[in-house]
Amino acid sequence: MPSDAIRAALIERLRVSSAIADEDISEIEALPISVRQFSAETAVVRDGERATDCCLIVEGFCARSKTIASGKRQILSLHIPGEIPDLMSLFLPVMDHDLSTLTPATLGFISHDTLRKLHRRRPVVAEMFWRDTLIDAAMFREWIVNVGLRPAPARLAHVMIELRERLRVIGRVEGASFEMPLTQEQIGEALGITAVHANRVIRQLREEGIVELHRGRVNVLDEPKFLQLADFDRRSLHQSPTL
Amino acid sequence: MPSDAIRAALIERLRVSSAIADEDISEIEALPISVRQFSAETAVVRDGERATDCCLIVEGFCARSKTIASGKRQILSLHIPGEIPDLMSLFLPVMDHDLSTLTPATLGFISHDTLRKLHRRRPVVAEMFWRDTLIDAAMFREWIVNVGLRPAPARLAHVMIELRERLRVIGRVEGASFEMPLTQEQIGEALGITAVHANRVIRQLREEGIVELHRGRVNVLDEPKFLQLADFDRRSLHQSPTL
DNA sequence: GCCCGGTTCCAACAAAAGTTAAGGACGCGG
DNA sequence: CCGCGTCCTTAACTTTTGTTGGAACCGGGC
Repeated sequence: MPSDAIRAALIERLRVSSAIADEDISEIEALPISVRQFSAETAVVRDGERATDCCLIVEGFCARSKTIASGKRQILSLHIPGEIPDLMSLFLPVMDHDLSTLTPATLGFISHDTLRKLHRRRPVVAEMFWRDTLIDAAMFREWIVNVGLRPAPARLAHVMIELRERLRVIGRVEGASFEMPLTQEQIGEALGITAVHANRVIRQLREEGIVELHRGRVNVLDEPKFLQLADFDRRSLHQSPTL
Repeated sequence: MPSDAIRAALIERLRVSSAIADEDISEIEALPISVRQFSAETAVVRDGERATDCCLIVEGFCARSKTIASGKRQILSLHIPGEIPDLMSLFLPVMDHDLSTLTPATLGFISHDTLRKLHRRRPVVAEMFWRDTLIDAAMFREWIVNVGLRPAPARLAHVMIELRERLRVIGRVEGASFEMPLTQEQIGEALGITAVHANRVIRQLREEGIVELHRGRVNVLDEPKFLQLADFDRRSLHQSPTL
């Protein structure tokens, strides 16, 4: 894979959320990145570990999660190519959650040292990455609301639309359909419900002709109903530098 | 109120979570802060507004929350003296949630401009504040887990202990008792349950002799049971510079 | 082609949480 | 000291979600 293809999605995404100068782009293009392949369902960094690198998703899907004493797992966020899901480890190096792949994935690792040096050289880039971690936090706020006060069908629709709108930025939505490679077990973990209930909810949305989910792919049947059910606020994605 | 008293809690808290040099402390002590009084239950910044200052809590309790279309409200976090709950507005100036007081409060406002200039002058301070916003995000992750997969009694115990351990740092825990000035309605909004159910849960914990809650004050009756129920992991508070 | 493991799907029952409604305690202002 | 409003409290009932257990499906490896 050519070097710029590795960085393409990242830069595309940063452009969408921050105003960014050409010189800063060249700095990012010059960043040394070491690329590794991961298979599906593999831990990248674990809760409690001390991270020394940040991880750029080049290809594939990842998720962050926490496991509590009872053994139950909560998925905190889903991640797609161009994102750096553990940027927070730069200044909070001991992980308080797991980062793992959902699908086979290509990941690029950038060392904390490199990033810190870049920040000292270019404060504007630091602010851009800072902003990126703040958007990450904003999505957690949204996730709290989703899990805390929406009924299960709305939760599912909301996570689907959030994912879709992020996939759209990197050109991965095909008409009414897009990828969401989670098992029903994992969907339950994301929504704070059991896998059985996740199955009920998926069936219900299918029977109501709103959306169907088959083999890790979402197919929207009735967009207006879908949007209304999800109660989605586009602002929460912070996909605009002016906000 | 003398100027250093305003900054005391902030510096105390920063010391706990980051290693911090004396020169940087003097910079923070020199920060121009304009102080204002707020009564209880008042909005400080609203969802959708553009912030131009960050807000330091000098005295009193605050909460951040989001309200969805159906009118239901989710509390995202509780805040105590020494914290800057809207630090995120520095690089995400359009608020995506509300910040409001729970009790009468004294708040100090620091302009974004001032903070940005300080950051350019002292990158280490910038990194310290960045770290602060990352800890904020870490607490959101913990909140997701709480709301997503713990049963209601454990949720309540968990929020209580999280609050207590933060109050402890600023010397506000008296033996087995500490302040938690929320109505049962607000407790419900924090836990993602109804006020009626919040009442049921509070009663249950009282009847089991674990903890009682009366007029905004928590009184722990059985500490071991309380800790076990809450399933609390001290690491999530990030109260150590080495982590 | 066929077995095997993981998913998906489903039904019956149990538990947790939401809803509605109403009385009681308490603090504040007249 | 009384009246009013807010919060707390409780009960009865409904709905949502969890639990258990099992059958059908599907893809990959032998």
